[in-house]
Amino acid sequence: MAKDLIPPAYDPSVVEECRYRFWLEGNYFRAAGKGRQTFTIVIPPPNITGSLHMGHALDITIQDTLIRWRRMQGYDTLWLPGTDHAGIATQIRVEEDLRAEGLTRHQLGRERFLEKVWEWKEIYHDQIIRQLYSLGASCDWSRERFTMDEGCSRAVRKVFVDLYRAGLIYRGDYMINWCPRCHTALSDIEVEHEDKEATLTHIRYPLAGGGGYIVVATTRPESMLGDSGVAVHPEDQRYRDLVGREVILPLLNRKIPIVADTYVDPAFGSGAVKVTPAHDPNDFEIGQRHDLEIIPVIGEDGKMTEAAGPYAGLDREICREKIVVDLQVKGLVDKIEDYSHSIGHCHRCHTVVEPLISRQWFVKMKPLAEPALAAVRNGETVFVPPRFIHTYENWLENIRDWCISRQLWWGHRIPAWYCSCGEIIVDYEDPASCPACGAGSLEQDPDVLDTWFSSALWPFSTLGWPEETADLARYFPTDVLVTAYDIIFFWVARMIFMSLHFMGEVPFKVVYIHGLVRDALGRKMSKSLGNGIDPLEVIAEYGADTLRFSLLTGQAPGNDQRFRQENVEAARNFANKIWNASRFVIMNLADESGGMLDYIPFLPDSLPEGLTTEDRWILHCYNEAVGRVTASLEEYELGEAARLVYEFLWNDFCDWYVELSKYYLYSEGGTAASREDRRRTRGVLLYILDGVLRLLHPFMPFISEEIWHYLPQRESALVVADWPREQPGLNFPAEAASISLVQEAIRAVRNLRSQVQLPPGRRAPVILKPSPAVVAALEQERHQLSRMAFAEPLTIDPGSSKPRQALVEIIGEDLEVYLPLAGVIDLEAEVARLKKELQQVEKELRRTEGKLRNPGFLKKAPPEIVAKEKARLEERTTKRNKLKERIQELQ
RNA sequence: GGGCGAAUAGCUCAGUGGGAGAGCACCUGCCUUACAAGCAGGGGGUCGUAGGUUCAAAUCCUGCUUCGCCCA
Repeated sequence: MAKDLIPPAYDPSVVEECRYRFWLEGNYFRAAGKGRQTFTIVIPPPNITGSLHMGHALDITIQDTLIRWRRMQGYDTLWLPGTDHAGIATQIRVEEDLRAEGLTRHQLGRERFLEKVWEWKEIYHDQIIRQLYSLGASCDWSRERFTMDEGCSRAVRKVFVDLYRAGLIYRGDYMINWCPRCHTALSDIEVEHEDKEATLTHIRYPLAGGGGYIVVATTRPESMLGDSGVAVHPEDQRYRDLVGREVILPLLNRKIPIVADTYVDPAFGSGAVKVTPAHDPNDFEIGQRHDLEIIPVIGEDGKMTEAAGPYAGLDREICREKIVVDLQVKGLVDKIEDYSHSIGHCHRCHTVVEPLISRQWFVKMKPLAEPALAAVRNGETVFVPPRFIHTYENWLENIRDWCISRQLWWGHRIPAWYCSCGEIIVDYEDPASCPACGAGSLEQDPDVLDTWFSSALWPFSTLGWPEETADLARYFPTDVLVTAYDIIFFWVARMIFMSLHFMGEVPFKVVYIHGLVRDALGRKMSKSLGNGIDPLEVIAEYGADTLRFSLLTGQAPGNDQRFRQENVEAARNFANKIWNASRFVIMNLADESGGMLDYIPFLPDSLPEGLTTEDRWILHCYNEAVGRVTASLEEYELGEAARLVYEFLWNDFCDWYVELSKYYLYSEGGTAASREDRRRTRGVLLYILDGVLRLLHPFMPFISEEIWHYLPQRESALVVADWPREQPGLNFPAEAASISLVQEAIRAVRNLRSQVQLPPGRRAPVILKPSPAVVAALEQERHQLSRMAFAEPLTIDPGSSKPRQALVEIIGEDLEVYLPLAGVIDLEAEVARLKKELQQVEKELRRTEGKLRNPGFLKKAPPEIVAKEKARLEERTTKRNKLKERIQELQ
């Protein structure tokens, strides 16, 4: 039996695993490395810290959809997969594991610790790859990379040395962001600012030599211990005479100068600010300008240093409270007021960061940022949607040098060696001895590089750079980068400037930026809230196709979306619909023994004889869908493309064509004509199903591939089947208009029937009164009208008139539909219904009339719009008149 | 303080210059031989607000309100 060939319900859990293996075994994901035009995407490498979240699922789905679509179009596609070592994040996780065993990384030592991390990496890497399989990602696994593999590490080394030798990497003592918890420096963008309610403490600094005091305000009283000056605005009359004098720093009784600097805002607070060059980036700059002493009073552990005198060793928070008390005792606190300001937190562990002066490695950004700005402004890389260019520009225009050294163990070790003679050696190969003094005992910098330093090279390091490999020549620059907007600074911008500097061109032609996936309430999914939804759980319950489809249709380019159960269910229902529509087609292709009945293999360039109006109509709709889906994909409107497939498949194909086809499929009789009807209908059904599966494949790869293999005479695999093209030979506008009218007529009858609650299946007489222009079209579809509207007898006659007892529906100017129902009509209700409709028509009519009375409209609007409006006027006038007549007849 | 986004049906969201859409929810009737995860029919919105541009504005411009994000 045919029914045994195709299970009655779609079970994704069985199908998906098999199909993925089928694709892998068929080597379908592998880039050809030769021939046709290339289409390349490098994956944003997921961190090996854990598992993929819903944001990854969206990101992967978008990439896979693009890749599968281009692959079907015949491109030599390469989707290059890989993972990221994620320095801080991974190290934190492994250290947490160690702590559970009562160990620290220092107890273990660098080498043993790194072994542990590599073990961790293997475990989580495998988990992530399995998740990518589950999502259906069609990556070329033969080219998989890791940011710390040999090749990527070589690229990192070369970039570091080259930039160092070009003077674009330097080492020095500057203000950096220090995370006392992670014990490392951070770059500016790894600091998240959050508004906090705090207090502003106004402190009196007595003038040296007497004569009162200056009041300064601070949110961090403990930092006063490191003050080396007080600054005022040079034009501030209040302090003019004090510039050049000194104040006595309370508690420590140090004399510090009063300087004039335009950075000071005279309108803020007292107009005077304390200057702590060691612990505030702005103060640091003021200090530089006025040659103020740098006195670090807070250490890397967040505790006060020796320089803090009596406060040494105190935690910074505790010290703050103590300082305030001590100042109050001395009567030096002017006032304390509530104040809201933003405080920097570590992006990874959320500890409050400490601005510190520290010796670190930096990338000089200005020379790199400028070409990166120009490339995007010139359109060498296009942002989709374009509004994100502003974000990118804004950042690069105001960029500061990039602190790239991290006090971690997990990462690319900085290739710098120090000799006791003071020489610094930075080289492509590990040095054996000091080139300056010949000493053999060199010490390598203990620190590693910012993870994003290696990520910035990803689009070319993964293709083999610095070697001149065939892949690099063929697949670089890549075509699209798909990522979320929160990573534009971290990654997109850095890849662009690194690529411009080392490859001489942009790394990708398009950046497709999507939004975040939030929870059903619109909150960001996070571990701390516990509101994250595991994509694997959704896949286990509903299937990957369903998850993919709901993610794609839920998104508009660049916008956040909420992940809602209802949307997943809608997608699941769609999958089920596809499955069952396919079952219908396939069951009708099969004979009792499961073999295939004959059907007309359908070739659009040589259409078979005898296609019905229905056939031509569905071909027309399909062809239009092909064009629109393709156009949407080209515009990166993936959600729109997916919705178009949904609409065509469900509304046009299932709701109408499949129903219409039953007339031919189920027609009795063994005549040559009826056999031919069945053959022809099977041919069209199969052609459309085949085509729609192709359109569906990039979005729902598993179910489409699975069904495709039930179709007769299908070789190879859908994953590499040709993407359909729009064909002028499949345009049938006249047939489309005919079926459209038939649909309206059927809907009208059904509507009238439901007014009087006629149960479906119960036949009732129907009278159609068409205009002469459409008689033939309706006559031709008499059989379908009759079947779909349960119309018996069905009268189609331009000369007919409405029976006294009948419901009426007026369709445009070409058709009136009567449902004669002696005795069962509620006259009052019918009049009310028609009156409501009349009101509606009159409202529309007034609008149309208004437009056509407007000379400006007639003169300036395009002629086709005016013509449309005129046709509308006619149609509505006719309809109004008819409605009025019918209402009158009833009263 | 600067930048960006959102505001459309009860809910979640599409829709970018020419007749307001989808899914879910709701109401009515149906287990009709692909599918009740379904079928058929239906109700429901002066597209946040005030101006402006235009023959024509949900759509473009400006101000405002509310919410969110990024940067300083």
